[in-house]
Amino acid sequence: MRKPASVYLLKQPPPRTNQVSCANCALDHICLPRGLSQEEIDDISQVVKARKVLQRGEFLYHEGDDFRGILAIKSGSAKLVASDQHGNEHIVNILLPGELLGFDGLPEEKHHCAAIALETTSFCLLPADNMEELFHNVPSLTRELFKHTGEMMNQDRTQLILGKRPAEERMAYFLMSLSERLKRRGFSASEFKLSLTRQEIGNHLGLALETVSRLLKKFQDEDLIVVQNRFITIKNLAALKSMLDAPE
Amino acid sequence: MRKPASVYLLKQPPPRTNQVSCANCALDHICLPRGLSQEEIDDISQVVKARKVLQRGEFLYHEGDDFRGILAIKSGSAKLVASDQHGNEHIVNILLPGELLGFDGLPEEKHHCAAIALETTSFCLLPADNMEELFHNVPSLTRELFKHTGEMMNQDRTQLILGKRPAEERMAYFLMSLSERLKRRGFSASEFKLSLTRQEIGNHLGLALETVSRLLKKFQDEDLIVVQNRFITIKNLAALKSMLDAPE
DNA sequence: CGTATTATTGACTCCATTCAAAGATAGTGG
DNA sequence: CCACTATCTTTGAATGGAGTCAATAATACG
Repeated sequence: MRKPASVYLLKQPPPRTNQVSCANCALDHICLPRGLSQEEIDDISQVVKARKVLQRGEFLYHEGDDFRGILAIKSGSAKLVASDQHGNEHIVNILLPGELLGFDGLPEEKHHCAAIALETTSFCLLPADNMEELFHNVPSLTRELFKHTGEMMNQDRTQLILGKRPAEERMAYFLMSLSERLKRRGFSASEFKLSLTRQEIGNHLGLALETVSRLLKKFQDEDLIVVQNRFITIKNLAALKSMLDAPE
Repeated sequence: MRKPASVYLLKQPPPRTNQVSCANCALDHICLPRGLSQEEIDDISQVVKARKVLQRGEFLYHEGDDFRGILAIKSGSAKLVASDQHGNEHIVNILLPGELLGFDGLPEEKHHCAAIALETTSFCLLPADNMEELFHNVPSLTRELFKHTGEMMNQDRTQLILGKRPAEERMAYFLMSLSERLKRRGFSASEFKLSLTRQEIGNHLGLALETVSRLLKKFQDEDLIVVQNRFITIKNLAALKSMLDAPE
């Protein structure tokens, strides 16, 4: 019979500094603990560390940094930025509370992207030096980690497909998907502040910043949203959604 | 001390039908066995099954199929096809020998994409019902699987970034990357047959098939390649590469 | 050999970009 | 608190890259 994982994990008393408990975290249905038993959550809580709070523009990690583990956004938000051979930067993903990041560091033990806070943001760390032990001792965590990576791959592919669609559709998808993701995390689905500039939204969607501005105006004129600088109010989510599955 | 993994894995004598040996496979430096010890390779060989050979157009799996494990291309090639809400299909990836696929089925236990043979193709299967045991018994396989998924995510992101670049650059990248991937697998880097139609290349790169045709012509006129229907000869790989990091 | 599929090539069109200039917002220090 | 500055946003006009439409040519296949 398997002993409690904590017996394997804890060769010494757990450090109390930076300690967080996944068990008490409000994001337990989204983040790492998702799908784990109470006992397993207690096990991973022993190794998960909380890190200090960052301000907008500060890095969670830089491109080229040594991979130190999987991170989870605790509050705030971050952008994942990859740079190409031309020296341009591309926002490949936006991370919200409860979402995991850092997988880009797995293949080469060095991070392939940079992760940058979009606002005041805190995050947790599942350290890489404990991960092989965790694979062995908490196989259900391994399964969940694979599920998370599978989800992110599917997200990236949605983004890839979206890139072939017209500008209006990309914008509609961006607003709709942000609304739904925020809702899932207990925020308002209909009113939120964009933590991105027009420039950043454009970068993420592959559009010029002027196009972003024009489309937001257009959606407002069509009574789908209200735009007040970076504050968005969704007035007609159904109409936004219907843009995405219109029959060509 | 850990017992040999085979003791855990084999509750009954290994079935001899469909048996393959990863140890003797020429793709061991690319595929699942990559980074594993001889003993570990023997362990996974016990559970990996070979499947029957498929002809062009046949499915490795359909969208919506139950997830049954991670597949590996043994010979030939395949396309990964996702369909959007408009009913259009998108070729999100091309798989060459030694490459793993099926991760799109992890999050929901159902496949999110379809995988279709592009030519006569054979593949192996690491069955999902053995995977949790493998996580526990062969943690290094788990580590390697995560590395593979990380690689695929980074590939998808390269594709995502490429989608914002002009048509010429996408085409150059496609040819260059295909050449390098084939070389790594022991095929000629300078002469190969595209197993995709112009339509399919266009779909994959987000271009009209006419644009693909025009660009291949253009590259030929510039003495970078020779095109004979689906046979490509690369004459100037360096020039193709230089398109990708030109200073805007 | 004949038919279906795939590929080439040209002309025209349009969506989104680029360029340009003015306007709004937020943050800073006097 | 207000002025000042840097950054961000809006809006207009012109341009261009790639798509669409259309017709012909080549290739593969039964």
